[in-house]
Amino acid sequence: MDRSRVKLTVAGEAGQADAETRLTDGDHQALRLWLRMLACTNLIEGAVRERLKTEFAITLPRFDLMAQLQRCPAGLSMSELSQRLMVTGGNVTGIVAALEAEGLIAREPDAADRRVSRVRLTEAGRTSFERMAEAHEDWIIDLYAGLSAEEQADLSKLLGRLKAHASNVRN
Amino acid sequence: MDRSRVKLTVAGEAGQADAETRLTDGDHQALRLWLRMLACTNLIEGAVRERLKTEFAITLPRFDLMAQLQRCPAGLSMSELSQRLMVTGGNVTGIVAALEAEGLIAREPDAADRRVSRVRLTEAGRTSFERMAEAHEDWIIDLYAGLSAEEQADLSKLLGRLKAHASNVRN
DNA sequence: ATTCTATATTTTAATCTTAAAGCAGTTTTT
DNA sequence: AAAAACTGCTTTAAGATTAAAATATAGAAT
Repeated sequence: MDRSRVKLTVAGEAGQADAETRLTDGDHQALRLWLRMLACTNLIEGAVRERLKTEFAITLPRFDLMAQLQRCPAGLSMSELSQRLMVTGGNVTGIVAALEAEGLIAREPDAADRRVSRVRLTEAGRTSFERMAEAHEDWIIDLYAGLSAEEQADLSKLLGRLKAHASNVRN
Repeated sequence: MDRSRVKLTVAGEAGQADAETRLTDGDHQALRLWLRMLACTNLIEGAVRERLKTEFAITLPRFDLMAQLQRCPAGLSMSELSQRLMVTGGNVTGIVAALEAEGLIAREPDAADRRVSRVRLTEAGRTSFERMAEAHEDWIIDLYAGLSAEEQADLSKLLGRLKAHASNVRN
């Protein structure tokens, strides 16, 4: 039993366990696929988190929030950030507070609606983000360089179909 | 600018934003692919978390830990759990404490090495896990049902290649 | 035997995350 | 206008997660 795990562990030079470790021979194809997909995503996301931390001393959630702001020089409200980042409002409150304390973003009250905070990158934030974004894109390109452009297109198409279907199942 | 986001938002009936929302027309293929992959994974993982919570009142980390124990009736040490789940030891300490408090797992001191705790499923834990695992596998099968068996095999192959490459880049 | 080194586990501080409750301000109903 | 309903945001409690420090035990070297 559990031969798959042993085989995988021995196969890779690194011998690093991952989500696929959970597999058993009797498991369904879709379950195996899901665990492999999860392992891939965690691998890449972990690499990105680690490099953001060591090279730029920033976390992924803060980077993601800055990425949204960069696209909207006019600024975004807390609600808009919450929607775009797919996280709850309370979460945005915390991350915005941290980035504000670091001087990377600034908030100002909205003129029309006193409930609303308008958030935008500071000059320091914009400069900082541009450097990080460039490095970030390079990391992703390198991480995906094991697949040809055509394979990447195939993968994208399959994931697009998967996403379309899974979105409907959810409801 | 940011046409991709608008197009996607309008296209889906749900109009739900996701990681792909971050895209800009100028972004590299690999970056687009990465964000799509992240969106897919988050979609499926979110669905699983939600159903585990509503139908079984359990969290995904606890479910994952129980899954490891089910494969090893003899039990696992904290370190072994830490390696197999790919998380730090401190994390395992917390999850094990919670599951033990719920009576789903039990710990006993190792006879040979007094530093080691041996963790295993209780009878209640095993019964409970078996029900959950069956439902879990069905959810995954449904979520991936948008892809044919052949497409699933293609996707698995591409992800395998991606994983093999990305594992090496990491170092 | 004693000292040094390594391993197993827990604790602590920090960050992220959510759901739910609460507050403040806006809009709609009556 | 007053009441009701809604919206934007923050706070709180709970959980997950990591890295680093602290403990306890085991094994190795002298």
